[in-house]
Amino acid sequence: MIQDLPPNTVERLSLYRRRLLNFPYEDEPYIHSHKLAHLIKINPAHVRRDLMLIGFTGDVHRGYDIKRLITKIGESIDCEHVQKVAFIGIGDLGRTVADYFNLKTKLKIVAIFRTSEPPKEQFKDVNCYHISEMKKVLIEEGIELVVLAVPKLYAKEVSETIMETNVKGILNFTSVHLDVPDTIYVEDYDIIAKLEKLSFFTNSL
Amino acid sequence: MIQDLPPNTVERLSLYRRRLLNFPYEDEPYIHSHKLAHLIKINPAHVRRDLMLIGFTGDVHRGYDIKRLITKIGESIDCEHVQKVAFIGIGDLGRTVADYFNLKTKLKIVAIFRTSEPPKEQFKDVNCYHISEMKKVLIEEGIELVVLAVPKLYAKEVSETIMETNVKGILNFTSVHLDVPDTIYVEDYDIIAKLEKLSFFTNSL
DNA sequence: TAGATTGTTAATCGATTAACAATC
DNA sequence: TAGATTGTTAATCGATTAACAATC
Repeated sequence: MIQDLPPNTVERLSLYRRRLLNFPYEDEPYIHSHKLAHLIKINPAHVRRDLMLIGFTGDVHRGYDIKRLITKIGESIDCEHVQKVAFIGIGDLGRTVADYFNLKTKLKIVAIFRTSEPPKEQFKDVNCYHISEMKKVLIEEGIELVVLAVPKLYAKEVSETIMETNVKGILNFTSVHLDVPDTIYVEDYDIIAKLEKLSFFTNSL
Repeated sequence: MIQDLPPNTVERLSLYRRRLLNFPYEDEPYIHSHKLAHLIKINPAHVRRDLMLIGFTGDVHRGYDIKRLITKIGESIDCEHVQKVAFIGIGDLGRTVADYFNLKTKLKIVAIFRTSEPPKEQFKDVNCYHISEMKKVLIEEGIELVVLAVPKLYAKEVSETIMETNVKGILNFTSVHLDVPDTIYVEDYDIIAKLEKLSFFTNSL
């Protein structure tokens, strides 16, 4: 991993890699900055600058070697060991991303927790538990990252339980402010704020 | 609505309002910039600047009148009519935000679509449909905003169907790039990119 | 009054884009 | 070669934070 990458660059590197993994690079092994830029709708200069930051160089004529770039991005942003991930009460959203996980990434979904209904298998290799088993499973599996999207009512209690485990990062979809120590990295996503923003901009065109 | 508000300011205004609606303003009708800033973890100067942009003034001694501020934020970022919202295949995440909707906002959840399982009632006043009925319902209900979180497999087809309706804004949780015309406002959220970012920063502390 | 807060401008910070010499 | 692309610096743009006069 490279220290001191700007947060947005890390996000984009993740995007570059996912796009490239879906790219027919067996047939077309090189890609130019403007084409890669187009795939994620940014400026070509941006691509070149990001790749410069991870010290990846291309060929003036052919562009960037896709296979090598995929590897390089891995070396730049993946951590050394496999990190386990749990989805907590996120339902369909889990299924949305499941096809990518457990395949080409250092992240691995190992558990899904539900607040309602008797748990049932959703995808192969991923166990589904009732939320009451969360603490035990988080600890036993050594889960480090969680996606948290439980109803507001549960948020505080669940986040306090999370603090008693080895979880180091929370992607927080609840609109509740999580009062966790500095050692846990929280990335908030406020869906309502985004919807109201969406509402604003769809009405000002 | 006010034109030319920076996107981030719009998001923050939405956050201010939600925090204030949960604030005991019957007992404590005024709030200072530093307290409001603390509630959403930003700088007090930021609050004052945002409120300046919507032309809201406070009292040097007492701070900001909460009730008036809630109203003013509504005038600044809400559109004139009620906009309907559908959740498409988002499962629990819908329930997460449902308690706020249909209450204090100009946004109203009116439909939930599922790609799997026979539809069943999830919350009162919100109908749940199978995805095959989506187009019909979107049109009949005049739905303008959707939250899209279907499995990758469905994403292209569903987004093409959406284009045949009156939908003006899409909050896109699929990692698929939606090829929609300029008249539709798309806000992408890439959960995998966020997780990989989370992974990066939890490992570089 | 003294002290604290607002409103607003200026400074800082970070992220994006432009520009262009170097390269093949 | 001529033309196109890379790597990199500088310029621009936007968002955040600092600073402080005005106010009560």
